[in-house]
Amino acid sequence: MDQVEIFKALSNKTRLQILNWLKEPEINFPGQAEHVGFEDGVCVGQIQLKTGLTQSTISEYLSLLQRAGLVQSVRKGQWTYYRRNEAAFETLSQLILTKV
Amino acid sequence: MDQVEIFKALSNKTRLQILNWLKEPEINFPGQAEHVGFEDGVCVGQIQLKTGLTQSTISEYLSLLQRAGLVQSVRKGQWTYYRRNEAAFETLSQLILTKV
DNA sequence: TTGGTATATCGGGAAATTCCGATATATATT
DNA sequence: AATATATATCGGAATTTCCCGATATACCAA
Repeated sequence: MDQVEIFKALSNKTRLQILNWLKEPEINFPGQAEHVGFEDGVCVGQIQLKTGLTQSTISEYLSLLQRAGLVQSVRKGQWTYYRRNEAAFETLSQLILTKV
Repeated sequence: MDQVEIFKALSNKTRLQILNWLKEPEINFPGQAEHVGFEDGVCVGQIQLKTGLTQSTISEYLSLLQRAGLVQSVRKGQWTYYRRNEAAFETLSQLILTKV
């Protein structure tokens, strides 16, 4: 867990926004087809739509968040679903109190 | 308290190092004259010496950390002493659990 | 006032980040 | 196979960050 990489990942308004939206996917991404559910998270396209930035940008932001360990992803068919890694935030919260 | 600014401030190895050193000034800055004490923190020159970077860089890093609210400073004579703002870290730790 | 020391600010080159459009890849459908 | 859709990757312009040397400012001492 590279502290600097984590803080860099969090140093962007759009990425913070995405992380926050992913706390309540059913509320923030009502557009995601009902039959899909939110167990695996939200697909890239839904997130992209909501940010208004381009698909390539959001795809890169999401994989950056994943490299930092803040989200996890699953590929299902042509979709990739991203969800928060809550454990990482708890670890980070503690890390700030003990190691920063 | 601007989240992005705080995370940017933490997105640098040297600045994280400085914050960590400031947790135990007496251990990490034995060079600071005894009669001065550490109540107000550590002066810029001591921090600069320990990092090996230039004076201007460290002066800027410290004021950046201060703008982010992570440290506080006092000017005493020709010296400026910097110390951690522990409350900011506690707030940040909580903020990660609730707002990120 | 003159000179010395500590810190802050300025200007800038190199590297990293932001975000884009174009293109490639993966999967599903027909 | 051909087509369509979702995502990933590539190349790059604009901006920001990193860190420097030079210079300015603040304070102290003689």
